[in-house]
Amino acid sequence: MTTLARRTHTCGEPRARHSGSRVTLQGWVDAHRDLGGVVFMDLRDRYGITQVTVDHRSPPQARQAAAAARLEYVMQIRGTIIPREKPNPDMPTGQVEVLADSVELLSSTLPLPFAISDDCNANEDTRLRYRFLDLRRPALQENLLTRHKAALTARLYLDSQGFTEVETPVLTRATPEGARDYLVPSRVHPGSWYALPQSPQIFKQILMVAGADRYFQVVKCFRDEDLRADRQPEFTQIDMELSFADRELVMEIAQGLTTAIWRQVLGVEAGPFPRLSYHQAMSRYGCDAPDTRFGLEHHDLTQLLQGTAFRIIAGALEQEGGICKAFLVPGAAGSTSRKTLDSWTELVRTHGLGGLLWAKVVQGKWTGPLARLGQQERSAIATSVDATPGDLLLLAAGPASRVHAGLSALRLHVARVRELIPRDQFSFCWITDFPAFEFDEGQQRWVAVHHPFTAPLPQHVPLLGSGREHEILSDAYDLVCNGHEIAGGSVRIHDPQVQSRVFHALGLDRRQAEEKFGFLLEALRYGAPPHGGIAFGFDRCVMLLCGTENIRDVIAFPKTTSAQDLMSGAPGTVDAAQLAELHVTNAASG
RNA sequence: GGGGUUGUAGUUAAGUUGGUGAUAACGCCGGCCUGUCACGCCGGAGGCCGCGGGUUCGAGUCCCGUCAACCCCGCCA
Repeated sequence: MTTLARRTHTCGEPRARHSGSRVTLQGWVDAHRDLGGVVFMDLRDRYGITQVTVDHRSPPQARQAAAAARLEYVMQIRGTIIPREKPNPDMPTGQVEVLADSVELLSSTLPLPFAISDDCNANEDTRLRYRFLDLRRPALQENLLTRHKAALTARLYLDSQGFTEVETPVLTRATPEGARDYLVPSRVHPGSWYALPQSPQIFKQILMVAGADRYFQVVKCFRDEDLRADRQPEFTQIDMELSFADRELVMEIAQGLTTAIWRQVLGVEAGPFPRLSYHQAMSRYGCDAPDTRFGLEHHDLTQLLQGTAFRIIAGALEQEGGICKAFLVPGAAGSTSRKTLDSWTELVRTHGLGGLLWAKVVQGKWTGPLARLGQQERSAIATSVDATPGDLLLLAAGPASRVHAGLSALRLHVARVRELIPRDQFSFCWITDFPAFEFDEGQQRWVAVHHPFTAPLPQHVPLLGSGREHEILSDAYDLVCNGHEIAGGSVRIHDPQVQSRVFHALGLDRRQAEEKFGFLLEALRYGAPPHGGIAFGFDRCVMLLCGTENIRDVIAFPKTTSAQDLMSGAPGTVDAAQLAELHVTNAASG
């Protein structure tokens, strides 16, 4: 029977200076090389790997146990650290090895479904099914550690700035607007439901009314929407709210937090944090979360091409809200094949554009579809986008939203395939002054772009109810890094009158507003301090810090794109009795 | 809800215009091996070719449907 000993060192610790020390190590067998008379075992824990040697100097029992060991068995080794006959410069512990005098099996394993190795490329569903094995891989261990360091730094920084971490309810009530809610039936109140929070928005505002002054929380949020590479149904925010704060103060704190995290986790100085208005971002990049690590900026050619004889463009511009924009890929004329251009056309089509127009700028003339433009138009465009021979011009015309969506996706794609994106660089920017409302064609009403508690810019408050809602800008701000929105926030409405007018603009009458948000409206009537806040998408921040494009790499137990946990089997069925107790019947057939 | 990619041994992959026995590497099992670090050598076991239909004398291969994972659009205040 093996007796569990206390380890003296981790598997990452042994160095030449430990030579001669008696040690006890515990860990997983990472490699097993049985040469007959000598067995080498690499023992791994999350701190590193140390080579264990078992040969004629070891007692028979140890030699037997070492020979019987297999990959991923859990072993307890006692022995002496000695310098290696042949050091391995590729291992941090490679100067030494442990000459074992005791080799004990703590736990064996079933045959492994895949190799525990960073270059293992087993299918993701297999790895998610056996997440406990996948997480043993050093790369994922490292990601969890990075996540921990980032969260710890956030707590320490925010504490140093006078913030208090306050927990808000997970069982709360459904609110209209926003994402689909995850619902939890009430046992005690038949027919009533809790909702899991999409964010602690209302509670943190009420905490401001309650005098918390500076609140933060590392908090799970839940949204029942379809998933993406950077989206999970439950995700974590670093959520914060400040009383007596204007946007400058919130942005200052957010920059301070970002700087602290990047410095502490990566040793990198974050910043600068330039600012772009939403309008500027759309006009230069076609999206509100631009990757500013590279150029390929968009140019608006709508005015320039008014009245063009080029039928496709003229047709697009005649439509209400039709625009024409283009960007230049320097030096790409010669190296971009027709096939590539066809694939780029397909890409913009997925964003609703009819197609992509292009021209290769060669000495003195253009080739490609846009060569049919008039001479004057060509030279005006060339001047506008600063085209020089050898460049490739990519142009789209159509409804503004589609042109922006298509060309911003294309800008990113072209930058990737042409390797224009610098590695290991973080490019931050603030996007400010978002439109407060957008018209939802489906619902035939205005909806909040941010959320309904976002303050309009003070000078735009009078426009509420004027029929000019589309002109209202909000006092909101997003922090963007490398094309990812990593934080978003706003100054909030603290005047119940203004809040009521916003609800009215959103088509919620007094009764509906009171029913859905009455508790916030009521709180605002009892001495609400001016306040504002911001929430960081923590998982996305950690993705950036870890250098991964996949949110599942930074979450210990993530879900698939169909919101299943392949390890636990969630979601699962429940007993009829359990449903009955909750006053719920199952409408799903089969 | 829509589009795309993928699915063959425990794992990763090969498998040609449909044509004899479904192949390799790693892992697993057995044997040998005293300085390996991707140890090496010899031998062995292991298959619902995702699932269901169809075409065909014959399907891993062609067609239809379906399921799952991933990526994208819609959606995500």
